[in-house]
Amino acid sequence: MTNRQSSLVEPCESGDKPYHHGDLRRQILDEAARLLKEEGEAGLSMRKLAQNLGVSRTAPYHHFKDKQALLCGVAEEGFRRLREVVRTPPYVEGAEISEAAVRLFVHRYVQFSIDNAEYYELMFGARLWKSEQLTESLRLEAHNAFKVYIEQIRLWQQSISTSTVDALRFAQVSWSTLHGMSRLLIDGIYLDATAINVMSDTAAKMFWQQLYIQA
Amino acid sequence: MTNRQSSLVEPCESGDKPYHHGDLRRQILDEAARLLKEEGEAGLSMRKLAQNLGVSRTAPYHHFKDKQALLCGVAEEGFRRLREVVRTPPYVEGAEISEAAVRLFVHRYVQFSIDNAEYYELMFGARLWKSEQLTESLRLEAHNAFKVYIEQIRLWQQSISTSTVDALRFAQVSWSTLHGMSRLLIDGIYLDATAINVMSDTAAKMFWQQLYIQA
DNA sequence: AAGCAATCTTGACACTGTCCATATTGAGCA
DNA sequence: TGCTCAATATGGACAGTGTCAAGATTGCTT
Repeated sequence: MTNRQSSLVEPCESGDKPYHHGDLRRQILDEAARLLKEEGEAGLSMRKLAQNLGVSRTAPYHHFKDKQALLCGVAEEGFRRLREVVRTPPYVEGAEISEAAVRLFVHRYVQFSIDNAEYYELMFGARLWKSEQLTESLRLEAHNAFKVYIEQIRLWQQSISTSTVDALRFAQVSWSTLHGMSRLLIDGIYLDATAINVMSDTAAKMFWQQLYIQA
Repeated sequence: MTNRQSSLVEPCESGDKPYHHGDLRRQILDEAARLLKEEGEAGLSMRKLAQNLGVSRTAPYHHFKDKQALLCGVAEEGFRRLREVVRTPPYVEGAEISEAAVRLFVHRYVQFSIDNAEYYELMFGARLWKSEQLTESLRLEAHNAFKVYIEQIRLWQQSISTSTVDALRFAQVSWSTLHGMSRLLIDGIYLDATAINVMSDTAAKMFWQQLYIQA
């Protein structure tokens, strides 16, 4: 029942149970991601989540309409992170894209999916996308991420004056390759972690050659 | 309470509740796949499954140790089907592989994943592969499927005398592409069904050119 | 100070996977 | 034929789940 002022000081001091908690939504998102990472999808329940945060079972429902909505929130954050990875290539405007740059790009994407597997699975899982209950903000964030990806490919393609590849189609297929590799790895089908680099390099070389191919 | 003889007649006559049912395991697998297809993963529960088949909730547990084991059984069947698709290319032994053959192969794979989405999701989902409870028979069936795939690629590569591609690496990456396209489609991220053919063709052309590339 | 909206809590309900003891059955052996 | 035994099916029970409805608490605004 101890009560403390909170508007001025940082509300996140830990200790006794506070009044209104103040920072829940944020902590829910983080704890959800943590649970997903540690125990997998089966280990994430609304009740356990609430208990771990020291609030009642239904408290989270004032910040997320649904479990679904919560997962959408987590995925949304994943897309924001991914966008930064995709958008920050070592690509100098005007200069011709190099094979090394493509290789680095591939490595970054795959590495992101591994480092953020909890997020990645949600971001591109049927759980959310086949549910007809996608948060509008998530749909926006996802659409945006793909737009950034296409824009990136278009820059590559335009930097090579002789390239005849259709940028959109190439974007779709190359993304499929990246996505496929990532899923096979994080879903536990490709266990050989040392194969990651070899596969990434092979994929990068394929992309690179594809960009130069003439019709 | 009506009771009937059963040893001589076909036990699967429908009508009143029979003695020992006799054909359960098979029907469980089918009904599970049906439920997955109609209502998605969330719509499949052991209890509903049993109820739909007219048996008690725990009856399925005499044929599958677990829900997990049941899903493994379904996935296993999926792998058997996939193997047939992969193994039956229009490829004439000895003749050089044609671009059209590659294209057809890609189409077949993607089409399989769409037509058997319920199976595909299980076959390559984290649900099973990250669970440490994979049925041994499933692990075998899966391993076999990938072996058949590699063998196929190797045939292609050997049919082109000038090809310098590393067959194993190319198999890994091309499979990633196929898997990525399939997942993006069946998970509902690529909604545009008309894009399937275009993407498949683009991927096929990429594979084809890759097979011919010189180091 | 009063009121209101946001936030949190408790209780309840239907549903889930799965263990247990029990009942039914079919097949193999005397 | 009759008896036994393992395979199969059943209902009860338990802990766990998502989520709704009603009530309590709190902080902000007027």
